[in-house]
Amino acid sequence: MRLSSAGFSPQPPEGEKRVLNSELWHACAGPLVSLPAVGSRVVYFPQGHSEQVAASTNKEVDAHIPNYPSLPPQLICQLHNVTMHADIETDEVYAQMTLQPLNPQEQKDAYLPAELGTPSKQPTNYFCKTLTASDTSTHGGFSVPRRAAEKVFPPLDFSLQPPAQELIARDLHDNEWKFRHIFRGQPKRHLLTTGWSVFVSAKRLVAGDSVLFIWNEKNQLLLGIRRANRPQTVMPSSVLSSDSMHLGLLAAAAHAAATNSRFTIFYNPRASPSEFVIPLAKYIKAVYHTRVSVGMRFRMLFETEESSVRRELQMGCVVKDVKNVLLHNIESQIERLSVGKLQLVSMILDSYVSYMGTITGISDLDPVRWPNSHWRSVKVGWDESTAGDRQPRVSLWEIEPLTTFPMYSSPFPLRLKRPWPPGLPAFHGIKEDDLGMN
Amino acid sequence: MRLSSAGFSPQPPEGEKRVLNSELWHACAGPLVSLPAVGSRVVYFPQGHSEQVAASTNKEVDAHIPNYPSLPPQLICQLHNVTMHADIETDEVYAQMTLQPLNPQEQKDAYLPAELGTPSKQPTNYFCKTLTASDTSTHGGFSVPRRAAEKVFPPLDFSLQPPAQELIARDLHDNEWKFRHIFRGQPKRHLLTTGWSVFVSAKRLVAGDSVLFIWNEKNQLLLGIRRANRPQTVMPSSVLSSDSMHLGLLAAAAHAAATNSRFTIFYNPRASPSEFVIPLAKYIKAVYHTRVSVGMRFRMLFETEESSVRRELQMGCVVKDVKNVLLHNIESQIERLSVGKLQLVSMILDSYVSYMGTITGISDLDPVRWPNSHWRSVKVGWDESTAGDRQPRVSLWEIEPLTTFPMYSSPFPLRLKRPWPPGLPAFHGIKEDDLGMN
DNA sequence: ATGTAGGCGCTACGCCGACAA
DNA sequence: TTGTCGGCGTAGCGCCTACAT
Repeated sequence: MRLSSAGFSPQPPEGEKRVLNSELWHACAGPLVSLPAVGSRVVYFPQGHSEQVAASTNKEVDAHIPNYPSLPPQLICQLHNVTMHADIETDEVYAQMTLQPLNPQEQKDAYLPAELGTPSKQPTNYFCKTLTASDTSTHGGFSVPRRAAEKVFPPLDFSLQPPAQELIARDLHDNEWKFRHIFRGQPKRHLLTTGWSVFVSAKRLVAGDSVLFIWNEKNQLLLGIRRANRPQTVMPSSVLSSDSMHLGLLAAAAHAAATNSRFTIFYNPRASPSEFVIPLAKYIKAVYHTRVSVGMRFRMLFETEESSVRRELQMGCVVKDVKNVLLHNIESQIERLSVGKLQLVSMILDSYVSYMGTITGISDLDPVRWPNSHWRSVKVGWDESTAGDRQPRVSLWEIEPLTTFPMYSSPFPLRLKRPWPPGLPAFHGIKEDDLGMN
Repeated sequence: MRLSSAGFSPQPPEGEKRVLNSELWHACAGPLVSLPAVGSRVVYFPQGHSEQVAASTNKEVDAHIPNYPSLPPQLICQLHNVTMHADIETDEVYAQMTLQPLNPQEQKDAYLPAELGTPSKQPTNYFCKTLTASDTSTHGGFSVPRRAAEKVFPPLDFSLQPPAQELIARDLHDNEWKFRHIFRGQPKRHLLTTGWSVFVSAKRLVAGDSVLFIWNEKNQLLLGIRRANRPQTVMPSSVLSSDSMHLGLLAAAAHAAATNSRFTIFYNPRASPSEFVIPLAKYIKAVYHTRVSVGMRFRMLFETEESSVRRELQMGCVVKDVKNVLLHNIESQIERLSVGKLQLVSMILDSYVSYMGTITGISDLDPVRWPNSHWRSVKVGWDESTAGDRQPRVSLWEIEPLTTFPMYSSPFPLRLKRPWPPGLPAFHGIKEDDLGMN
């Protein structure tokens, strides 16, 4: 066979009983992705679910798809179950969630208490590198960033010349991959050589994709991939029309809503434009406890692509932001690692970038099909001209208004020791009443 | 990059406006697959459609999927449009059909006239070979069966030593592939060498898969693949649950039936256990004009897998059969080619095998969800013990009862010159009132 | 007639520093 | 610190025939 399967021990795919490591899943999903806690109450948006299908099939929802008047634009649900999976073909991570719409009485109750969810397990001791052309070329191996190798790879025996060892890493499907890890060259550097190229070709990695290494609790090295945002990764839909898919999720939600019975959805964070299962508390806070109006300034988090970040930094017009989950990350990492706060904060900051914009309108995204929906009800204009491909509409819970004053002061006095770059808006305090979201 | 793309000229996938060659599509779909004629009336079976999803997602339809009482088990439809496609990733062929349920009055009319469909264009001048281990190994090229090369490849210039030429073939996506075609060795043979291996690796072909070459009307060489029946080709459904998919097709059909509006379905002949869009005439004939009863013997066509055929032939218990469309094939080929009838018939026969069995019962497959459905209403027992994986239930239009006498004599007196193998049931006449069905 | 294997030339895979950036 | 390149040794790709079935 052409594609060598050396180092690849096939697993029975049917079973899939093995539970995917949660931290590996989150690492592959990306830093901004969070899953609501099992047992908590969430809000489900058929529109957002539909957008995931549209983005995957690369086809907009057709006009002749019937309306579901009985299906409200948002469904308050009990989240019964969440399981993490990875696509057999692509290693894309996705989550399966079992939702149960609340009955009318429960829905009323839902607005009363502030629900405390548990923050999702964000990985702590891992590293993620975006592959360069050299990394994916057949000419050589993989250049390991120095700090990453020292942080997550087992220490080398430096009495050897050159120092080297065999690394065994398990991917999302529990297949083993073996790599030769060597420390050589002038100046000295960490490299993965033998075994690397078969991995690259088997996973069909290209420059721009990312790989990440992480330890599990059983002291095993895990290995995940995060593919670059392809222009469009067309899903093979040779078996069901995209229209039927749209209808399918609507019908499933409508039936569940009508009977208050459970239904199942798949959330693919890399394929979906936005999260469409939101913690109830986050939704309530954004919709009922935050005042927004046209003309208001806001900011919103995005995942980093190195290139754009550097460019923006040079232009001096990007605000880095720390919020919500990051606090959890920082605290836990500071406890575990003996690294300086500032260094750690800057490490984490490197994964995010926030863009600023102005609210230009508040209206229904689809007044016919989904009147009075909060999904993408906010029309926005982005500051950067480079943000041409950003969504012109966002949902309230995705943005952070800037003109409202912080209601509480931060419990975690984050102060940068170096001066705040001139021309940037001042950091405003981090709210502590985040209600446990994320 | 690891996978060389030499000989691969990328096409814009978004457009997909180019129309797929019909004969190539049918060649890839296999000899038993036929598409109803555009404009004709057909019967659509939600159950069969559901089976296609189940087979693709490798997941049975869940019990908690709601019923669609308003959706009958079969829908008589006008077939407005049929387009042929091929999966970008796998080259799997599939068809997109636009159906419109007939209103009640039209439904009644439908049972009156016998509708004459046009037989689908089955390829005539082509060849198909199942790849051997040598064909797919990196050690060498592709061994072209002699008759195939002489029939479909351009004639070689035998003044050259050795005779050789460059073949250019276009795949289902109109990508060009170049192969060196050479006639050498002792004894002499046709081989594809340079260019073959990149094709094998790009298409990820393995031993057991088939390739086929065919000419289009513009005198271009076309190239398709037919993958072996993998144990299960799990569809990447990281974006929509199989439950939602089942619901989706039901909802689409129910909505279309309720409003007599058009809907769209995908038919993937290699993934679907059975055809679920049947020419109306074929349905009517099988259901209303054929008497079947428990204990009756029947036979049914299947596609050939060489190995099983050889084994069965040795056991002397297989009946090869010619029926319906085959007549069309034979006649057109005899006109075009100057090959003897017997030779041609035996060539075509090699693509089919029919298994025999006994009807053991007639009942609803799913009495709760789909009462009074003709879908797989016939419970059968197969003669061969090797047919353990065959469906225990079939539909009336899939089988050919043997105890009924032929209603008409054959217009095409097919007589084998060699004696009919002893122990085999006698050939019965071929019916001419096939109403254009395939 | 055609699947497989041995022989063997040569491409390109992949391991190594040397350089910048 | 790390991306890319020139260098090179060699595994294995791929073209040929021989042989068996």
